[in-house]
Amino acid sequence: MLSKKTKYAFHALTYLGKHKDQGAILIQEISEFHNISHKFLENILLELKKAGFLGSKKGKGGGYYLIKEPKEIPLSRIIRLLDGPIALLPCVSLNYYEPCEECENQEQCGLNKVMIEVRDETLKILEMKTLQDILSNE
Amino acid sequence: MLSKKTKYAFHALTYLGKHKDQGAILIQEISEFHNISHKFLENILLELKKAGFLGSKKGKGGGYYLIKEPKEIPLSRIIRLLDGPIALLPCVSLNYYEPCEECENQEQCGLNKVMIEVRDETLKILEMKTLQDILSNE
DNA sequence: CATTTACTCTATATAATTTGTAGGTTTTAT
DNA sequence: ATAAAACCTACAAATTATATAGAGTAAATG
Repeated sequence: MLSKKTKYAFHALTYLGKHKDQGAILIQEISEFHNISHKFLENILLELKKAGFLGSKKGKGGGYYLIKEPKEIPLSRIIRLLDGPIALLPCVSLNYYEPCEECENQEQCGLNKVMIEVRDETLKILEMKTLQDILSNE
Repeated sequence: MLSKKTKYAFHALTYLGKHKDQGAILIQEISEFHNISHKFLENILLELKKAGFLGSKKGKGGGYYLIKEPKEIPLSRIIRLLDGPIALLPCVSLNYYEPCEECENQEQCGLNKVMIEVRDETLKILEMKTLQDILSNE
């Protein structure tokens, strides 16, 4: 399951995508619309900004806005940014690889090999689906 | 990512699958082989038994053994049993459905609709792959 | 039939992670 | 100048995951 952080990120991105041509949007507007704690959302939007998805304007009249095309934001990137690995095991993660503690030899671990296939299939769909798909469904 | 519980469950099932014709296997044998806490594994095996995957024998010469064919144990069932939902959102879970707190109307939520597609694609692979596939890779 | 073995069950303790909060700093428009 | 709003760091609270404890039950065996 997605963490709330990631779920909120998707809600915020969707909101910003829908109001793309209205300039900077207040955190508060999004947090009120989606019933998300203002401060919690603040942290999330900041992360999205640092990762290059959002731009912001400080001071009066400030706020956040999308700086990427919705179709250029696959679900996989948002999930990885906020939730971490998509793979089901650390030893098959592309972006967050770690060997499994309890495994002597990952080369001869049948679980490892199967989970690589699962990862690849999961990635197919998560890389294909983008913010645009979410927007199109609303 | 899978919890340790689920990962250990897969290791244990694999071990039991490999030693299918050796009768009851001690918890201890599995926990030592895979460096898993004996007591923790005990709980896991008990859950797997209650769910109908394993049989057990008490007393001297006792232990656990597989009572299902490895090809009849899809990854999805083990993950659901020990980790819960496979879906990325509660509102699209088939087995653990709950409405999202922050959503007024799930019918017009674009995220909901996309996540249904993601769930279906994920399930395809997790229902197709079974314990047999893990065993075949070792 | 007593003893040992090993699974069963429930409860609790510990650790880790997630979620949320606080409070000050910086920037900008007016 | 002042007010508004993002920025930043650190911490607090809540939840979940991991692990442990200990008494109970059933079976085998001599």
